[in-house]
Amino acid sequence: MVESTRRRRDPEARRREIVTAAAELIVEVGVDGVTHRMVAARAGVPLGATTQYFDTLDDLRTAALRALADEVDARLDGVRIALAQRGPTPAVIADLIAEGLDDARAVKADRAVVTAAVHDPRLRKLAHHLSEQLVAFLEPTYGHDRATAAMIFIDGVMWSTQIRDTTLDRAFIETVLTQLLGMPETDTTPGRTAAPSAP
Amino acid sequence: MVESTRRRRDPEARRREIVTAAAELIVEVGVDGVTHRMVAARAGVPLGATTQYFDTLDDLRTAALRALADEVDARLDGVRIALAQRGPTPAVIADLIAEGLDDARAVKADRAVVTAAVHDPRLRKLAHHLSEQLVAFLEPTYGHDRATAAMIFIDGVMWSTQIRDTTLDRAFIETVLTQLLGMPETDTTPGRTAAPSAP
Amino acid sequence: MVESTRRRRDPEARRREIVTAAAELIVEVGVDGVTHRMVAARAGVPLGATTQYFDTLDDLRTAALRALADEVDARLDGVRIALAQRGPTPAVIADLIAEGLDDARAVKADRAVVTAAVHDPRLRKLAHHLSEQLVAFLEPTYGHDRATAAMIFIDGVMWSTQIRDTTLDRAFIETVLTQLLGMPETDTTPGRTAAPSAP
Amino acid sequence: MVESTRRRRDPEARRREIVTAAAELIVEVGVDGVTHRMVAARAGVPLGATTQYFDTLDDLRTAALRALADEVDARLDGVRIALAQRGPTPAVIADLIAEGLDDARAVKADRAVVTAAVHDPRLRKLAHHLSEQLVAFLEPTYGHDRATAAMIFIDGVMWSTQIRDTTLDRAFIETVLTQLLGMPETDTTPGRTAAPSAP
DNA sequence: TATGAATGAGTCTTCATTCAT
DNA sequence: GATGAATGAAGACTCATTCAT
Repeated sequence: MVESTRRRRDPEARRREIVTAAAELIVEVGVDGVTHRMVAARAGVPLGATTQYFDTLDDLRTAALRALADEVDARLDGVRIALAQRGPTPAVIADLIAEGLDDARAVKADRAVVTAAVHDPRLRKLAHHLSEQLVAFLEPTYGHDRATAAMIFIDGVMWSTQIRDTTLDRAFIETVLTQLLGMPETDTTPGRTAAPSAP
Repeated sequence: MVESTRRRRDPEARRREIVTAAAELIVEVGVDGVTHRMVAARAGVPLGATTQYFDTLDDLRTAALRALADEVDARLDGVRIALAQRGPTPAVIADLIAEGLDDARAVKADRAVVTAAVHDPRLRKLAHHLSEQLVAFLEPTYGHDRATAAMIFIDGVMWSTQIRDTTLDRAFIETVLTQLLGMPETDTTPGRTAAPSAP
Repeated sequence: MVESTRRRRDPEARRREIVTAAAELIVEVGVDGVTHRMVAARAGVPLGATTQYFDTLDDLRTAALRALADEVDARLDGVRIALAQRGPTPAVIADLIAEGLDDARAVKADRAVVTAAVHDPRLRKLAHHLSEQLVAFLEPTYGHDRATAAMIFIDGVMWSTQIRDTTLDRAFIETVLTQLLGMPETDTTPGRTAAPSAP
Repeated sequence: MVESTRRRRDPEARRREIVTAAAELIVEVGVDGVTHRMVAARAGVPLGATTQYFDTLDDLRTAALRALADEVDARLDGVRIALAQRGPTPAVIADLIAEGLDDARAVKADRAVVTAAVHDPRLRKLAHHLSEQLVAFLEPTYGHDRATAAMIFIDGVMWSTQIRDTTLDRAFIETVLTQLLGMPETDTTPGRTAAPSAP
């Protein structure tokens, strides 16, 4: 009867809705732009709900950022699997990246975490984690330095996409990755640097 | 001493002070973090001064961002000159970048402009300009694609520095740049892409 | 007594209090004179309450003006009823007006709406409505033109009262209204103008 | 040589310019809307000039209102002369009023003074004066009461014009004035009331 | 004297947060 | 537990007024 006066009966779900709304908003207007009211409106929950589930706006923001990071994580996991299946060649990586770039939301989510980390040391770890994962995938095959170089370049690609209206060419990305990674080393010596051998 | 209640009488200087304070703050707390009050306090001027010189906080922010961009520009000009004098080799570039990275302030200024551009389309042009300048310096020697690849990598390096506590190794940077740019072509034919031609 | 720090919990009433306070102040200091702070003080509510109930000071002003207009409306309704009961003769009208003039508050409320309408086109309709109502009451008996003339004269009387310290004489008003309206036409032909027909 | 660095050399003229600009603005945006800055801009004088010639914004406003009143006065003087020349018949008065109503500026100036007087007792005298002048012109011919009635009606006409988009019909005005004033008494007995003589 | 920079009081408005219901 | 009213701190911005130059 009075059934729907009080809202749904699933705290977990509600919490999730709120976090999701906050995450969306962070991506759209930036971390500093988010307010309780905006989140409540977006999530379709009463204002009070946003403060009930999170002691502080900052807590909510952090949770949202974490959700964003999880999203990126999930995508990275997809990358990991694809690399395992199709082999970690520059061509495959370029494919995966190009795919990722096509999903504006993915790019924004990723960059949002990094941007937020700039002024909030507590988020650094989160941001690190993401980049390091990519390095971890490539390191066994290409060694630490080449993997790092690739990761940094890919980072740059993400920013470029975020700031510019145009998306970088898949072919271009593959070319560069090939230069950076070289051919997958058959007899990997995951040493510090896989120095370009002398002519 | 002679300092009466009423302050100085040098609009130009005052305006500069305010912009400088705002720029510092943007670097420290982010574009969205700055307030009139903070700027006034930092600049050592009364609150009213910040609104007298800039109709709008947004105007002030823009001016500050522009100042930051100018700073980067100046540094880039230094790079341009150095490249002209010492030659645009990966080693030289790596030197210059490593120098730049040592100046935390420079890195932050640069990144601040880019970050601000994420949510403010009007700043995009500014952010573009900076990256494109680097491309412009390298393009004649290495062709457009390689120059772009280097620029994107360097962008990634800047972010990496900004987010992490450690600075990337100069040697590493040189190595990667060498991979990306190849040897400077002796008889440069500044075509679209300077494919490594056969001897 | 039980009055804790946090105040009452009756939005409807609070809203009404705020509007009432604003209306009072408009009457006292004019539309442009009212501020959130004044309203809050007068209503005995915290500053924030005035902005919680009205998105904008302008909204608040409009609501207050509307309240004032409603007040006038109510009074006019009293006039309508009295005219119906006692007959719309100049003497009765003069009685009613003289009564109204005695209530300084009523005069001020009425004039406030008109004054506000001068610089705010959106309030014109409101101001019109009030005058037209009076015309509507008298028109069936006296025709449009005479009714309009009476209304305009009464408008003038209101202003005169508002500006001067003295109130106009009831007898004077009746005399003038008699001149303007003539005797109530026995065989009313509510045409455009009820010209005094020949005997 | 340095001639025009310092502006004109005619304090009187400048003062007049400022007052005129203020008067215009009062008419446009209301007394409370006027600011030093607006006046300076409108008058084309530096900000400092507005405070140099008038100790206080209120002084400036008062001067402007007085100027507005002088304007009305001048117009009234025209009326006086016309009435003397053409005779103070309802037809002539209606002519003059209709002319006045066509000049929106004149109506607004007149109403501005009255409106300002509502909340500023010091301006009451000014507002009175204007109405009383009209009464003074008509009184010798029609007696005090009829003259007053006409004045009040005309006041109502002014407001009606100010608030509405349409201007009242000249014929209507003449008809009403005829009702109010009756025929000019040949053997004027400027008694309290010029009672309508028997048919 | 004339100008416009300087200052701070005061305005509207937004929100995090608290808490009565 | 859930909701949204309540509050006040803080922010952007406007201006009258003062006063150095």
